[in-house]
Amino acid sequence: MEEFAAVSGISRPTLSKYFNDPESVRQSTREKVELALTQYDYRPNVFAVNQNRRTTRNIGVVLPNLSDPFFAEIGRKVELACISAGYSPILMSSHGSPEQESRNLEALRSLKPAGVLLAPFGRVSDRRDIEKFSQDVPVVLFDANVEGLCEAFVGTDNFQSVDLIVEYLCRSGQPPCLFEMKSPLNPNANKRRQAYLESMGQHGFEAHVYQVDGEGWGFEEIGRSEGGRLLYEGRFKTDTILCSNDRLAIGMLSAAYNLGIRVGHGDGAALRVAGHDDHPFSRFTSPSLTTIAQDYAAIANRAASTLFNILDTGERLKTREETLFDGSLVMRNSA
Amino acid sequence: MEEFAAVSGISRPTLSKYFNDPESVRQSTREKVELALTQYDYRPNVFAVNQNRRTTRNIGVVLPNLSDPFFAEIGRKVELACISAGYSPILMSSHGSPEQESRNLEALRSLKPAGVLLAPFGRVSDRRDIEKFSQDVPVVLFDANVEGLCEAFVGTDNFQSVDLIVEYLCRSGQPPCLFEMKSPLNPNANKRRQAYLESMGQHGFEAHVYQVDGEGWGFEEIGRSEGGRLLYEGRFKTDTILCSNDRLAIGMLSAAYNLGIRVGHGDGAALRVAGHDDHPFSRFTSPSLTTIAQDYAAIANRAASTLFNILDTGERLKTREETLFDGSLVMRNSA
DNA sequence: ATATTATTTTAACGCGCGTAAAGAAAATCT
DNA sequence: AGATTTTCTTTACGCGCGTTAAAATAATAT
Repeated sequence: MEEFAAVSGISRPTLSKYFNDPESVRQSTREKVELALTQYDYRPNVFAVNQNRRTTRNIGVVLPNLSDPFFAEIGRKVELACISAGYSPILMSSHGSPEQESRNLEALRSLKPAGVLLAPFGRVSDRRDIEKFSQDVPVVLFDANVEGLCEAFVGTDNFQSVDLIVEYLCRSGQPPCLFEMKSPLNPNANKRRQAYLESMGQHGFEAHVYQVDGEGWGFEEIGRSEGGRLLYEGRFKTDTILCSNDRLAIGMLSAAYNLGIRVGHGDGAALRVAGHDDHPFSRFTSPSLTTIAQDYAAIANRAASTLFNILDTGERLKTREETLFDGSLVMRNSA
Repeated sequence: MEEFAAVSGISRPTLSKYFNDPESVRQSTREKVELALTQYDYRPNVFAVNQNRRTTRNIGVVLPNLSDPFFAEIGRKVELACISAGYSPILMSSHGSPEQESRNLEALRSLKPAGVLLAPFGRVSDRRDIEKFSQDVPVVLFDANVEGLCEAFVGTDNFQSVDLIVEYLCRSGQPPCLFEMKSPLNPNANKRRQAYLESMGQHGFEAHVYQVDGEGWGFEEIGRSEGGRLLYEGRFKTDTILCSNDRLAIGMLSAAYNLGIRVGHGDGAALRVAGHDDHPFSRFTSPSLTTIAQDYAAIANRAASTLFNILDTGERLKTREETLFDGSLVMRNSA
């Protein structure tokens, strides 16, 4: 930087100012710097810069599982939001393990991020680790909530979205059974069950919840094996199955196909299957999957802008914010 | 660190040595440090550490598109390999854009990575940017090759893998047509076409290549719309379609289902469809997809270990290495 | 116990930049 | 033109640690 100051004819402190914020120097000097920049190709050393700054422009983005296209997609939107706001996103996947989530936060700590956008595991997350971390760094949660922690939460209104699809299913055929995992990792699953029970009550139908065993993140496999078993044994009380999420539904469709059960809402169909999330693959299943689309873009943008506001004002939120977006019904061929 | 030196009774330079490599200090001192560490919870500042080191422990991992579960999966394996070797992986997705790929490399430059694992776009990548970057930082390519660039390439032997599935398809029914995109972004697609032509020749069958239009990364959509059109118009010369990759095949299956065409190898099936890559979802399609499994784990590990070797010895490879792993046939129900 | 070797301590410099203070220069105002 | 304000230059210190060289100490060998 000293050398660059010499050749550009600008003093080092002024250059320092320029690199912190080009707008903070007079236009004539700015132009001089930018001219020299094209000729000498100098760039500040990130590590030296961040060493003395109390706040970096790094934003940690922590997702539970990048192998899930849902998170890959929402992660991408969050990254783009960061970039366009002038921050540097650092993407981290917890690879399906809450321990890794805690480790990721620890690793982030040393990168001195200005803030963190976290899609936590939820109930399985280590509350204390998240709480401790969020005391030091502003954190905005999205997708899954951890009650009472961090600055804000942005997600989908499961009560609205589930009611929407339950209403549709009841109106267009037999009322739905709910198919889900026995001990869901995700708090949204619990919300959706409550919403299902509530909604069925409101429409005056009897609720039927089917909970199956299964560990880990192989939702499709669980949906296929356990859903297939229930189908084979004829256990579902109605011909309509609402799956707690699309990945289970994808497995269920696979099982139905293998059993020779025709799925759909047309003539000759023996089963209706619906999901939730509008998973990127749900439009390519056979038949294509009727589901609820979450507003990925809105969630990602709101989470990001909430964090940026906190960073800009430099002060934490007085009260924790919760923002829920509506889901929308995506009618396809499976129900 | 000064303070920690005071309370732990160890001099600062010795502590510095310890944090660089705990094995480099006498066992008795190591124990003293580790004892103090449990009590005072000190950790070196990453930025200050990396400022003076010419080489950090950062490994850049650049993938073309995280929304593709294939890359998400191989990226995960690469990350784990880095972590277990004591490096810090930094994952970056190019979001389907070669320009972003170049930007990612630029961004990485400032993080002074010890090395980079790059799954490039291939022909669409900016050769010069990659070449320039790889002069400064050791880069190992994987999945897609860029001829002659970087230290090494690790991927799948498309000639072996395609021959394997062509041979199987020819043996078990009508010889396959090839279904692919007209201007594939990926060099593997070109290799696969050559391999298909070669293999069909060897088995004494006439080759039929169907190339369709389509832009971007929506392979499933292209497979469905264009594949559906070809099916509807009855253009395929045989009843067996080998898709250039699983994502096209997933679209093709969706199209066949919508057209009421029964896919499979059993009685009553009118069409066989096969893919390539063993995409995470290919086992849940209807019917499940017969395909070629790439040895993700081997590719990821070899790419990583090749890079680590270069870093350990501190010298670039004399000759560029190319390692190709065999694919294996995964027989499911679609062909 | 003495000589030899392996480690650690002390002291000091440097990395590349942020930042603060004081004076100089340029731009703007009266 | 002189007074005032804005911006820049000069000077100097500090961030948290790597690294080196010489001196001191501890461990091992003779």
